[in-house]
Amino acid sequence: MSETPGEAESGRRVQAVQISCDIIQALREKDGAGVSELAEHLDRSKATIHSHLTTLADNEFVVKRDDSYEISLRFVDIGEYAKSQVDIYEVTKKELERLAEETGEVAQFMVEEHGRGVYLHKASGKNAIQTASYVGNRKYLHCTALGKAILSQLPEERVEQIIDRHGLPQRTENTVSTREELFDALETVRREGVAYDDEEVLQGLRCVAAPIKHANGDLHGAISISGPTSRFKGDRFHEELPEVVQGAANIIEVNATQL
Amino acid sequence: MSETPGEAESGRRVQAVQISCDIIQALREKDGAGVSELAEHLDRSKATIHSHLTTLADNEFVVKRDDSYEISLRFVDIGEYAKSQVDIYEVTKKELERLAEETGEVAQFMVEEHGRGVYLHKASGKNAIQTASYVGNRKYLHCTALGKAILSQLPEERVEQIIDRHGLPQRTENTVSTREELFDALETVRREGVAYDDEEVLQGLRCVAAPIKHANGDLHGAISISGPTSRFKGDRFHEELPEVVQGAANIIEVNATQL
DNA sequence: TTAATTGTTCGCGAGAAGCAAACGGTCTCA
DNA sequence: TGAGACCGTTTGCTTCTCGCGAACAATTAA
Repeated sequence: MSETPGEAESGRRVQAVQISCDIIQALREKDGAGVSELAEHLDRSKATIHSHLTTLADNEFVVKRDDSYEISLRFVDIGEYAKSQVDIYEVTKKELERLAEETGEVAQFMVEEHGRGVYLHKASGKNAIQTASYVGNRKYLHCTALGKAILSQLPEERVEQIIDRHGLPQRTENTVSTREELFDALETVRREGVAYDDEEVLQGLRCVAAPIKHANGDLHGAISISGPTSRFKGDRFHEELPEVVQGAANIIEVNATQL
Repeated sequence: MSETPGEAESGRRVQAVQISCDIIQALREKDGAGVSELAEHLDRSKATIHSHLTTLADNEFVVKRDDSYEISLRFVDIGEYAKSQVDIYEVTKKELERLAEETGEVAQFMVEEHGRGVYLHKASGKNAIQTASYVGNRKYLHCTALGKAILSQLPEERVEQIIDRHGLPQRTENTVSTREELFDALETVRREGVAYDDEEVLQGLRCVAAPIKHANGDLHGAISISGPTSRFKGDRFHEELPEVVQGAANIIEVNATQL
C-alpha cells in the first residue's frame, strides 16, 4: 500500500518544526514578509520568528533581501530532484512533447501524492490554449480527467481514504459530488480505458486522459490532452484523441518496464 | 545591498528546525531512507527522527512510502513558485528558446543567490550537446562564464564577501584561483560586455555569457550559449556569438523595465 | 525632536523535545 | 514453527531548548 493509510493522526509532533513550516507557507502566500508581519500573522513573538528565519536562512531555505525574507531558489533545486525521482518522468516528458506536437494541443502529466494530483509536466502544441494549471500545482483528484484516470487505478479502499481526507469539493455544477457517482465514473474509466472532462472544470474546456498502468513503486500517474470544445467534438473527441492518448500511455508503460 | 552582508554568524538558532533541515538533506542524498537509517546517520535517537518525520509529513514536505520516507513533490510546487517570483523569468525563458533555436546550441539562464549561481532555465537547439548542468543546480560563480558575467555586475565589496564565504575552489587547471586574477577577469568582462569560458569547466566545452543589467530587486542574472570547441572557434566564437548573446540580453533588459 | 516603525538581542521560566527503553510488527533462517 | 533480528512506533522522564516579553538599536516620518 502506498503512502500513509489515511492521515496519521497519532504520534508526536515537533512544534518548532511546525512553526518553521508555517513560516514558509506564510512567506509564499505573502510573496515574502518581514519579521513583524510574520509575527503578527502567525501569532508568535518577534524573537521566535527571528530565530526561525535565521535557521532557515542558514540552510538556504529562505533569503533575506534588505529587510524582507523570501522563499529561496533552493526549492527549485530540491523540486527538480523530486521530479527526477519519479522513475517515469523522463520518458513521459518526451512522449508528452511528441503528443503535443502531433495534436497541436496541450498535453499534461500528473501523479498522485498525499491524495491529491500534482502536475509534473506540461507540453504545448501549436494551437495550445492557455490553461490555469502549472507544474507543481496540486488539484483534487475527483474533478479532473487526469485525476479520475489515476483514481481508476487505485484500490477501492485507497479511494475511500482519499475521499475521507479531502472530501469531494464541488468545483462547478458538473463535478461529481457523491461517492456513488464517483465510483460509477471510475468503473466507466476502467472499462473504456480513458477518462473525460467535459467542461467540468472550466466552461469550454474539454480533456481526455489515460492512466499509466505501472504499479512499480506504488506510483500512479496519468497523461492528458486538453483543448477547446470547438476542436474537441465528434469523432475526434470520442475516438481519435482517446486512441492517441492511450497509445502514448502505452508507450510510456512499455518504456517504464525497462527501468 | 542584496541578501545578508557576509554570512550572519550571530543570532540564535532553533535546534529542532536544524534537525529537520538535516533530515531533508539526508533524504535527498540517500534517495529516501527509514527512521533507523536516518537516526544513525544524523546521530540522533529514533524517537527524535520519528517525530520530526511525522511533522514534516503533516506538512507534506516528505512522503511515507511503505517504511521509507522520501522528499515530497511539494518541493516542485514551491520551487516553481520561487522561479515565478524572479521577475525576468518569463521574458528570459522565451528569449532563451529563441536563442537556442537560432543558434542550434544550448542556452542557459542563471541568477545569483546566497553567493552562488542557480540555473533557472535551459533551452536546447538542434545541435545541442549534453551538459551536466540542470535547472536548480548551484555552482560557484567564479568558475563559469555565467558566474563571471554575474560577478562583473556586482559591487566589488559584494564580490569580496562572496569569495570570503565560498573561497575560490579550483575546478580545473584553467579556473581562476586568485583574487587578482578574478578581478582582472571581471574588469575584462565589463569592458567587453561578455564573459567567456574556454574549456575551464570541461574539456572541449566553450561558452559565451552576457550579464542582464537589471538592478531591480537586487537580482542579478546572466544568459549564455554553450557548445563544443569544434563549433565554437574563430569569428563565430569571438564575434558572432557574443553579439547574439548580448543582443538577447538587451532584449530582456528592455522588456524587464516594463515590468 | 519626537514618535512610531522596523529588526535584533537577552534573561528567564515553562514546557517542549530529545533520549532510552519497551513494544508490536514482519521477515529470515534454522 | 519457532528464535532472533531487524523494523517503526509509543511512552515516561529529565533537561535544556525555545518561545516570550521587554529592552535595545536603527530607520523613517511627521
